[in-house]
Amino acid sequence: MAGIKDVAAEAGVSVATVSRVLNGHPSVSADARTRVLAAVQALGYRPNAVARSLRTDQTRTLGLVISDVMNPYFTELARSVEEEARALGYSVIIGNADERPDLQDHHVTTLLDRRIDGLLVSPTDGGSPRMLEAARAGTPMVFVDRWIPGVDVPVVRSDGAAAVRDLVAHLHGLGHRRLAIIAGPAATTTGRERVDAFREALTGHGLALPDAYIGQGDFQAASGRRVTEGFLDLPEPPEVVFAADNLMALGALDAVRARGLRIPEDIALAAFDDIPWFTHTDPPVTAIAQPTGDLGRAAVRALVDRIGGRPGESVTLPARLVVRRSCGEPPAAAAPRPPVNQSPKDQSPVNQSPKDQSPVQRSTS
Amino acid sequence: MAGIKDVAAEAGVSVATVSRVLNGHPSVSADARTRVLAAVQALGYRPNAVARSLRTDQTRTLGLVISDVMNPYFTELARSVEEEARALGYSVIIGNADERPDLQDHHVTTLLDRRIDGLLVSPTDGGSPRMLEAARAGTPMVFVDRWIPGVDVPVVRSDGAAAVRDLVAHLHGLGHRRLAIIAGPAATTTGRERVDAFREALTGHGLALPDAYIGQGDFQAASGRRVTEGFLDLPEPPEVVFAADNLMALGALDAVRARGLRIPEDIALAAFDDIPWFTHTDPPVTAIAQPTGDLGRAAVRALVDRIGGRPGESVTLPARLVVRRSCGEPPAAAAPRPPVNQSPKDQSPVNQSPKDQSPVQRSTS
DNA sequence: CAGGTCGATGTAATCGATTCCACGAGGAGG
DNA sequence: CCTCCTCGTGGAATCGATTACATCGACCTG
Repeated sequence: MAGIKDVAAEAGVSVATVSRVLNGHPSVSADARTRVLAAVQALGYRPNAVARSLRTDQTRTLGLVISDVMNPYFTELARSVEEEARALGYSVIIGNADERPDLQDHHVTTLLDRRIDGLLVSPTDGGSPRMLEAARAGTPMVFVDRWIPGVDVPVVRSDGAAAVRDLVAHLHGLGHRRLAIIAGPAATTTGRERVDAFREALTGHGLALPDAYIGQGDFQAASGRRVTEGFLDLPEPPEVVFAADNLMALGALDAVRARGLRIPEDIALAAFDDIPWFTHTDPPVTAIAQPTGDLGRAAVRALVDRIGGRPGESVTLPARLVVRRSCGEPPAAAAPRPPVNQSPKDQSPVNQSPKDQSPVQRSTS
Repeated sequence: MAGIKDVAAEAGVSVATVSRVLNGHPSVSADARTRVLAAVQALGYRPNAVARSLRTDQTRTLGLVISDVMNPYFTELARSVEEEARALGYSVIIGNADERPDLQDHHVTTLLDRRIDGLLVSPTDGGSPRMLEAARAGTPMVFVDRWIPGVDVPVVRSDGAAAVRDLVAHLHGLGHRRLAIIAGPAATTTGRERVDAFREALTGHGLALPDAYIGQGDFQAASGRRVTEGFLDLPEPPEVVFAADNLMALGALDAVRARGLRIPEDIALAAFDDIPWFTHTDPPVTAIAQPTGDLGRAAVRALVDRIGGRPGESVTLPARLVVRRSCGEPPAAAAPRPPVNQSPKDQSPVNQSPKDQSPVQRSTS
């Protein structure tokens, strides 16, 4: 493969001049510039990014460590991160931690070894030692979605508390009183926050959240299934199951189906994280939607700010409730409707028709 | 950050010795080894992968350019590729082409600039010039899923022809005669092959595939919707719509729903590429499943073989039909059943219960 | 006991770029 | 006409590792 020396020889100049042309340095004669450019063309020369990185000490690469690629929420996040990064001239290396702390640590380590310019993390647990060390050492870093308390790193996330309140109001309005939750791992902020928000919202309606109605999941489908089975085995099963992420909701759907029960007649279901597929399940699932694309973009901008020596601000965006059919129909006209935004503009690639909500008619206004 | 020189100083040896210890070179005294290791520990030294790559001319990194990350099929492929690569000591950089040739070219270019050791591609179109050039120049490369005819590169893919024949037999057995297909882009091999396989299977049953029943899609949901609407507007609409990928099937689902029609009573639906969500749609969708994980692993092994100078063999794995409810129920007992394997072992993370096929009973045996 | 071999180690070249510094030519100003 | 900038350019140092080659004892063998 042709190197800068070959180009220099071909153009009849020194390597320094070639480098200057390629980097837009002002002090090069027009003549030299054209000769160099011609040589570059002729040889099909492309600068070696590895060598350049070694010298300049920057890779123009961002690392992104997410908890689970197979989760559509994270896939979309990864996609928006890559888009924004590309727009800013960065590449992204994605590490999939699969909710496993050891894998998370592995990826953080290799990314750091590769001298990425900055790290975007959605921590699986309390944080790998390597990561905390890097944060302390000043590696530009930003937490997305989840974060670790007590670590001085900007956090870009979405606040689901208000949406959870809307959801509980919606459920309460439908007459549901026994509400259960499939929680995420207590080691994650999102795992804890969603339970807390849920409990507080219930309290606001004079309802309690008994321990039996808090199932411990791990953000994976299988756990959603297991926990839901536990709920159904209870002497007094809940009327509603709220899954703290979309995968566990899927598991819950399975469990309910396996018992031959119907949703929402026999038991209602709601989920945190909205994904396109929830429109097509049987029945469509009521969910809390995060502004995923915005989160990804904001996170990249914050990180690039940090890389550039600027502060890098934390951002908290609101989530919103999207009502579908899985919790039951509003009792005719009345009932104080919560502020429901039905899928506003959202560049999700799949569907988005006005008829998304499908067959059912909703008394609008 | 500490460098190899710091370690050498701390251990009281030369950088050469440090390097030898770190690379497992035999000729180092036990004494020197322990001192170096201690120094590495003390300083928290990690070798700079950039510098190492420059010197050794290998990055231990694989590039993977896929057509669409938001497509669960490719997400799963990416996941299995990363797993196998990690097991073999490689990292993976994923480039999402989003079915856009310009993006594909962008990713191939940056990946090559970064001097990845090998490239895994699922080409979006006829192939970017940069890619073909790299292939000719001898960059280790392997095509996954899709490929480009006439380019001398191993291909790891799955052959759907047999499964498509099974599907058509299944549909024919259910009494369907007017079958339509939503095709993928003609620029992709998978786009063409699936139509061809479908046409041939129909011919085998004495059926024709009129042009009006071939809709041109682009592997994205919106196109599936558009094409399906076209089918429904036909004076004589098809009885079955077969989507050449899962996203277009989703679009088709939308279109059918939007008209207030029912599946499978009013129109049947089948898809290429099985994804966990198809179990939970209304109704569950009959699909052709590729052995995605095996494809990813085989592709990585073939690529690593090429990197190691070995030949790197092409692999073609069979796909299989998974019958669900979206095409209708078999007419009671009779009917020559095609060889249907209902989701055999498959390490898909989501569900996989024996009751997957849900409420409906299928006369087994 | 001389010569050869082998093991452990250090010195320095090298990978392919960027960039500091020195140098010469040409133009402006006194 | 001389001095002093400025501009364009090339030589060489540099980034942090790996590794070929040289060196130096110690040990083995005839």
